[in-house]
Formats: sequence, C-alpha cells, structure tokens
Amino acid sequence: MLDLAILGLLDSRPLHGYEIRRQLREGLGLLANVSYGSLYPALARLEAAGALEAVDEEAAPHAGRRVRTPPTGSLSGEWAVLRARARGNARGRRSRRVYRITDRGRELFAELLAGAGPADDERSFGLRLAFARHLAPQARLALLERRRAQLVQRLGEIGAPSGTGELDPYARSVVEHAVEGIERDVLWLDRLIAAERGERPVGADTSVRPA
Amino acid sequence: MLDLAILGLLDSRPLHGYEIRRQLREGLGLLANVSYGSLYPALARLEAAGALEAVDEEAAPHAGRRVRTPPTGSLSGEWAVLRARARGNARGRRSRRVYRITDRGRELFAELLAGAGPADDERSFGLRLAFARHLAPQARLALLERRRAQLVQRLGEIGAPSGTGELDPYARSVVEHAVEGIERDVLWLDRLIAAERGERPVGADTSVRPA
DNA sequence: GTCATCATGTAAGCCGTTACATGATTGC
DNA sequence: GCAATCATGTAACGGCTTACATGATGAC
Repeated sequence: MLDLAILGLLDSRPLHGYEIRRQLREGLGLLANVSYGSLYPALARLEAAGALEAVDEEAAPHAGRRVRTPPTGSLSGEWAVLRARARGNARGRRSRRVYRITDRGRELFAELLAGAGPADDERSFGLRLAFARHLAPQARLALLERRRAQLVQRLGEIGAPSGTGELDPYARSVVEHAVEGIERDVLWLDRLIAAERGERPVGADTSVRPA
Repeated sequence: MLDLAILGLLDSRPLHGYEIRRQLREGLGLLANVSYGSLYPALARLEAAGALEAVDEEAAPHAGRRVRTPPTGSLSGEWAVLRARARGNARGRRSRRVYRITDRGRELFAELLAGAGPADDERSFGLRLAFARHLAPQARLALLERRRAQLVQRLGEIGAPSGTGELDPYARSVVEHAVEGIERDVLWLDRLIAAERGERPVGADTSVRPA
C-alpha cells in the first residue's frame, strides 16, 4: 500500500523521501503519518526491484531544494551547485536521494492499482481512488461499485440485530456516528458513480442538466 | 487495542471467542474484521495474565448457546446439558470456552482505557469513547478534547499549502471528502463536549434550553 | 557557533493478517 | 449421512511503528 502511494506520487515527478512524506501528510489525509522507518526501506526496496532509480538533482527541476528568498541575490544558490559538482559520485554529494519512477515501476504501479492487494479497507480504497485517473473507465467504475457494495453490506451487519437500544449512550453515539459516516460515504460514491456513468468529470455540477 | 475491546465486552458479561467477534462486527464498526488468528491468541494471553478466567457455562446464563426454537419442546436443550455433564473437565466438554473478566482484568481495562496506548488513531479513540462510561467525567472530557485538537490540527495541515487546485479531479474529490469527514467529526465532538460540560447525557436534545 | 530544520537510515518489535487444521452441533 | 454453521486454535508472515543514530544546511 505504501508502495502504491510512492509510485503514484513519483509518477508525477521525481521526489526524495522527505518530500514524499510531506506530500502524503498534506495531500492525502489517508496514509498520513507514514514513518521514515517504513518509507525509506520501501524506497530502497523499490529501487532494488528496479521500479525506481536515483537521479541527479540537476536533471529533475521540480524536486530541487526549497530555496527560501536568498538575501544575497541568487549567489548562495549558485554556490551550492558549485560545491555539489565539486564532489564525485551521484549519491552522498548533498545527502538527498531523489528518485524517479522507471518503466518497470509504472508496470508495478498499474498492477497494484488494479488490485494486487487482497483486502481493500478504507485506506486502500481511498488511495486507489486518488490515483483513479490512471485506471481505465471500467476499472474505475468497478472500484467504486465494489466499495459501495462493501459499505452497504456493513450497514446491514451493524444495525441488524436488536437495534442500538441496549447500548449505553457513549457506545450508541459511536455506533450512530459510524453509521452516518458510512451512509455519507455511500452518497458520495453514488455521486461519483453517476458522474462516471455520465462520462463527465467527477467535479461536474449535479444541479444542472436535469436529464 | 484488541485487549481493550475484549475486556470491555467481557465487563458486561461472560462470552466466548466466537461471540466476542460477532459483537465486534455488529456492535462497533471499528475493529470489525478482527480475525480469529488474533482474537484467540489474545484471549489466551489475557487468561495467562490473570485478566480473564474460563467459566462453567451453567454459571453464565447470558453466554449460553443460541437455542433456536426447539421443535420438540425444550427436550433437545436438556439433552445437551445432560450430555455435557456426563463428561469431566471444565474445558473440552463442549468445545466452547466462555471467559469471565477478573478483578485484575478490570484493573487492566482501566489502565488501557485511561491511555496506556501511546498513539491514538481513529480506532483507538472510537473504542475508548465507546467504553467512556467507565471513565471519570474529567477523563472523558480530556479524551474528547484531545481528539478534537488532533482533528483540528489535521485540518490545518491538509488544506494549508497551495490549496487543492493542482490535483486531478479524483484526488481532489478524495481530499475534499476527507476534509468534510473531519469537519463532521469535529462538530460531533463539539456536541459531545457540550453535553459533557452540561453534565447531561450525550443524547440530550441540543435545540432545547438556549442557555 | 549553535539551533532548527532538512534528510536518511537501522533495529527491534507490535499488532494484526492469511492460510491452514480440526472438531462439535444441528437441520434437512 | 451430509452440509452449514459454530467454535477453537496454530504457523508464517507482513507492514508499519517507535526509538535510535547520524549528518548536512542555513538562519541568526
């Protein structure tokens, strides 16, 4: 699952580990809090598998270090570049390791996205949907409908026996809140599915075009 | 976390493993899908720690096997009891192991509930809140406010940089949905906190009593 | 010259899963 | 008698966390 996220982010542009983590925190609420203890080994593993490769930073303009308003013009920036060039090997020079996705990585990404993972929980689904632009329309629809079916099934399981009447107020509140959350998710999925079927982009305004 | 759930359920009445799992599936949406592979070892561990003890089924009326409308009167039920008594040791007789919580178990439960676990994620919080009746009012309030603070912080982290404008529609939809979910959670917590401060039960009607 | 932040990594371990293996009970 | 469900367990493994260790860079 982490692999999927990493490959998905790297598909847009080369990044280094630290930056990947920031994007996971800020961008997707899902999978926030991935720790370096899992992120870096994952990167190393993916590189070993040939899915990623380390690149020269010069070759990857978007992944560069965040320059914060150089007070002495651009001089310090150039300095850094010169200092970097002065040393030798592609790694170790400036401590950062910027990764780029390879063709093999894109294959792997497609596999993971299509459903290599057996169970799909909340996180897994959210992640797949976030990268759904890489899926074929039919696969997208299948993803959404599979998730919807799961949620509906869960709703059936929860409310079914004897109601929530016998629980104390706290437990009841938790259950009710959870149920409402799932119902909300189903409505959301319905909107996405409708948009998908209409072959319109998901952001389309639903109040316009009555038929 | 599983331990907390087990002890919490067993605090109400003795249960066997299979039944505990059912209640986790049906009752709390959280922690649904606990597998036997983790549940049974957990029960064994808790028993070894003296937090649980196996009981004679006769001594635990509520934990009895679900009798499904005996067609021949109550005869088959009595049969089962007789057959059970015919054999010897407290375990193995009828394959089920019914557990009861001990005083030590209640201590452990209180510890876990109070916050022995370091990080509190969604699940951990939901579980604690579900058993919040066992907490002192101040601890309850602290739990709710801590969670609220976490969610507000997350909201700040997510929307902050450059907005969601640069994401594709799918990713944007995921992020927006997540943000709305968190906002909804915060409102829910606000209601619970207000109820808690007013020393009213959590289900109290908020539209009445303007001040 | 020191502190915060950026940046990468390792080691130990927890908590849970899947897959497998087994057996009792009951309905038909 | 056979299948479905109830019921308990074991073994192997996976993925992620915490805690630790290290060092570069830049701001003041």
